This record gives sequence, C-alpha cells and structure tokens, in this order.
Amino acid sequence: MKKSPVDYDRLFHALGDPTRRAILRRLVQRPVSVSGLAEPLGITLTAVVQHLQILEEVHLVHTEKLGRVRTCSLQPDGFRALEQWVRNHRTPWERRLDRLGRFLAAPNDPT
Amino acid sequence: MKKSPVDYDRLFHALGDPTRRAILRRLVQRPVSVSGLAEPLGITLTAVVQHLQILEEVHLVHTEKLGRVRTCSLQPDGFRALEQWVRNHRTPWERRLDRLGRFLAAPNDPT
DNA sequence: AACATACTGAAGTATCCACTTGACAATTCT
DNA sequence: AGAATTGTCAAGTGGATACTTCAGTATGTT
Repeated sequence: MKKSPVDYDRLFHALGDPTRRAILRRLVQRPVSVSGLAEPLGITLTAVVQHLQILEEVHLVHTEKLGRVRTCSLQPDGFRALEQWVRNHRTPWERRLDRLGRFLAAPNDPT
Repeated sequence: MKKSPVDYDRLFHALGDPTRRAILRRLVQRPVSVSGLAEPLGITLTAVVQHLQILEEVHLVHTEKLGRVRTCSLQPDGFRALEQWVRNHRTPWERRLDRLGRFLAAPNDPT
C-alpha cells in the first residue's frame, strides 16, 4: 500500500499547456467524451487523446471506455498533489497568515 | 490600480522544470545569490540567470542587485496565483469537503 | 450486411527550450 | 593599478513537444 511518489515535473508540465487546461476547465462542469472535448477546441481527435494521456498519467483526469465512447472526468489526486506542493513551498510567515485566514473564514459553512 | 492578469501558461511552465523548482526549494530557506544558487546545481551561471528570468516573470522570485551581487528571494504573488487556480478547479463536492476540513482544523493556531 | 461513429496507432514536422560556450562589464579586494 | 569575483549578453545546439495526416479497429445503427 505505497503511495506512488508524485512526479512534479510531469504534473506541472501537464498544466503548462493551454489546451490541457481548457480540457480541465471543461471537465469541472461534467464528464465529457473525447470527441465532445475535441469539437470546441478545434483540434484533431488524435491530439486530444495525446493530451488526455498526459493528464491521466499525472492523475488529473480519469477516463473510462464504455462501448466505443471514452468518457473523461476529473481525478482529484493530481489536484491534491498540487496543493501539497504549494503548501510545502510557503515561507514560514505566510504559513502563519494562512492559518489565520482559515480561522477567520471557517465557521461559514460547516457542512 | 489594475492587477495584471496571470499568465498560467508561463506560470506552470516555470514550475515544470526541476532545476527551477530546486531553486525555489532553496529560496524557501533564505535569500541566495546567483552564484550561491549555481554551485550546488552544477550548471553555469548563465543557465541560472535564464531560469531566474523565467521565475521572475511569473512573480515566483524577486531579485535585487546590490553592488555586484544579485540576491534572489521568493515572491508570494506567483504562489498565490497558483493557489487561486487550484481553488477554481475543484469540483463542487470537493469544495464542500475542503471547507469541512478547514473547519475541523482551524482552531489550532489562532496566531 | 452495409454504413456511420468514436476512437487508436504510427510516423512526420516545425517550433520551442535548457543548456553551453565565449566574449564582455561592473564591483570589490590587495 | 592589477587581479579576482560576480554577473551579463549573443549565438548555437540537441532533444523534447504539440500538432498533423493517414491508415486502421471496434462498436453501434439501419
């Protein structure tokens, strides 16, 4: 039960492309098929699939094929890794500020 | 008093390089000169400066030259932009979970 | 069965990027 | 002043990357 170590190289690289970020933005709304993603982007299916591979490898996206259609959705793992990185790269005084901010904001929505 | 819009392309690109992330990791501890950065990385001064330019452009690093030595330190702006992005790319249920987590964790350090 | 749909795979290409070298400039030290 | 330190600039190079095209392969539909 080992957690695979995060490859931040590939994670940030994945996020560094506007097309890939557009894909993610789209998936925040709801899961979409490959061709559903390709259409508004104005690129070939092939290109989309290539981007999806990259996004899957860093666990930002999960895809599943049912019949002939591959459905893509967001996967939280990559996002969590990203947050982790940000947390680890704060200077000490910023950490303190953050905890304060969280303390002030917290009681709003105790779902 | 307009805030310049964040160029996420360049921001993520900047973070996608291991050398640049090594530089940031180094600067979390304390400000360092250019040659101070170059030495443990095993690359030329020139290369370091090129990386620094990229990091400065996305406001992850701030540098200042005094006499002949340029001192580099972290700049929070880029990091904040990064967090912003992550927040905007959460699926709704994750947002709820997060607020819960924050609520539970908050009262620890009300500095 | 015939046809359309939704993807998959291999191979090519133009561009970008990290890094180097080598020549130079500006400060500080002795 | 002379020498060492610290950084800057311009140009080049090898490898990665975002696409494309073209030729398939399943899977649905009629």
